[in-house]
Amino acid sequence: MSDAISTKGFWTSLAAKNGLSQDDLEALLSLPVRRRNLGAGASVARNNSPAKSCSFLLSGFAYASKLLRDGARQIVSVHVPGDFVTLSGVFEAPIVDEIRMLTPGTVASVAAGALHHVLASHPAIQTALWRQTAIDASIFSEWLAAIGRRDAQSRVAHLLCEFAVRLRAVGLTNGKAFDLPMTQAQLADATGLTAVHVNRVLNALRQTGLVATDKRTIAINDWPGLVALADFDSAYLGMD
Amino acid sequence: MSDAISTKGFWTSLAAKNGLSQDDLEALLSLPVRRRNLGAGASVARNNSPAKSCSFLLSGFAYASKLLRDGARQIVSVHVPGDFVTLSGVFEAPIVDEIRMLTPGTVASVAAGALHHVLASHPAIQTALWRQTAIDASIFSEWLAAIGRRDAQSRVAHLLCEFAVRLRAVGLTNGKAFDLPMTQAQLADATGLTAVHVNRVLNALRQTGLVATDKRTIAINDWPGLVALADFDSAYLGMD
DNA sequence: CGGAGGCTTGAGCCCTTTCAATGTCTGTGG
DNA sequence: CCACAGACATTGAAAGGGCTCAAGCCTCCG
Repeated sequence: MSDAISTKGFWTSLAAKNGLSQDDLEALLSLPVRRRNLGAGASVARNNSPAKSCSFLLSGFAYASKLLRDGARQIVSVHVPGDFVTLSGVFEAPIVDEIRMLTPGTVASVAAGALHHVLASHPAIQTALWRQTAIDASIFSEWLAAIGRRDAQSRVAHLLCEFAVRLRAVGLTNGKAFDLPMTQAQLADATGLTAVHVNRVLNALRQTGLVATDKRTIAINDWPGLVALADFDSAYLGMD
Repeated sequence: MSDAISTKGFWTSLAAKNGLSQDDLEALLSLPVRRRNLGAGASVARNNSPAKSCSFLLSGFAYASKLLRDGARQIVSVHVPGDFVTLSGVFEAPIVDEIRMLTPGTVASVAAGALHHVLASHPAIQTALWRQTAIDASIFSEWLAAIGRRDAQSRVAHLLCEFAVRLRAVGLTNGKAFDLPMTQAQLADATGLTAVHVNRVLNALRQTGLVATDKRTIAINDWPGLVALADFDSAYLGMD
């Protein structure tokens, strides 16, 4: 797990991104954290145990999805190392049906009780978490526009653009290529398409010279072209 | 505007729903609020003026939408009286392209600065707002599943179910029927369909005896049937 | 009374799905 | 070292749900 970060690194980064004080940071660092190493496909949230907590990814990728009565699945978010996974889990039962690891990885969790205790005396920390939830909502609404109003090529291209930016932000790209550990069926569940059609779309993107793929590694050969096709503007990711 | 609520009523309701203390409530009531009466179609957010604020609907309906390069529109949320409209507007520039009134109504806003001042000393208030943002995110993700994985009838039925529940919660329904002041074109923009197809879907819902419509008034004649068609479960709305 | 926005309906097309089969890769066990 | 299984990727053919285009109608309002 060469790309793993530490709990301390996670909190430090959060503090830096939100301009938290040294006192705030120390409060975060003092929180009791439980680490778990999970395998690919493992469930991150324990549905039956109603213990509320807030968890984040130290390494590995995860996704959250909703299941429909007819068995269809919609992946509503994908989480990369350094992301919160269940942030609003502090409040109530998870709004999604399942949260699973895409790859092996490490999840850290803080019990809601301990967190609330810290938040009560550190408003700036709560603002930081609130802001993160707002960014999550922003990403949801961007996906909504993508799935509701873009065609298949545009949707897939948009997803690739988003991950290119997010992975670059956490240093998980060596210049041109990055790892997107999702099967085509999972990409389909994230874009509201079928696996067969995702395959054809990726084929088209390859033949147009926009991207190249090798296993689960994506190389973007024509960034401006992909951005244009996706109508992509990274503002909704709430970075810098 | 017989169904208008007051700013005081709004804060009191927020306090009640989140178990805020009397002290918290008084802090909310002391916030300087600007009220604006807007006509149908009026823009709620002033895109050019970067003044950050938090606003909510005292009366009337509004929607937030994203615009795509090709002119397509995706409505990502619809707001009913008593709802926050720009809650995450406290943080940065709005993530949506436009927020407009569906009907004439009154919008109240609190400047971000004044709000932050109160939040710094009232953690429970901030928690309440954060929780509301989490609910907004929950609704986004439910819409994501609807648009990504449900067929047209199911999507429209889902939207109708959601509004039936939300409007009942704020007392904007006289038993069986409620007002949904959206044109079919707007319903289409909210469900990721075309206006023509929404028309046909509504026709089908009428002919199946699930709903009856009169102008913009919707009467649900077969609630269990509509819920079944929509695969609807109101848990994601974060009520009770 | 005229115009504009919204609703309705029909016909044909097309993007995406469905169904089905084949190919590829990887790990496993004989 | 090969046979085998399972998961994933790929491809073709055909069907279909929703879209596009287009016309007609209704209703409200100035």
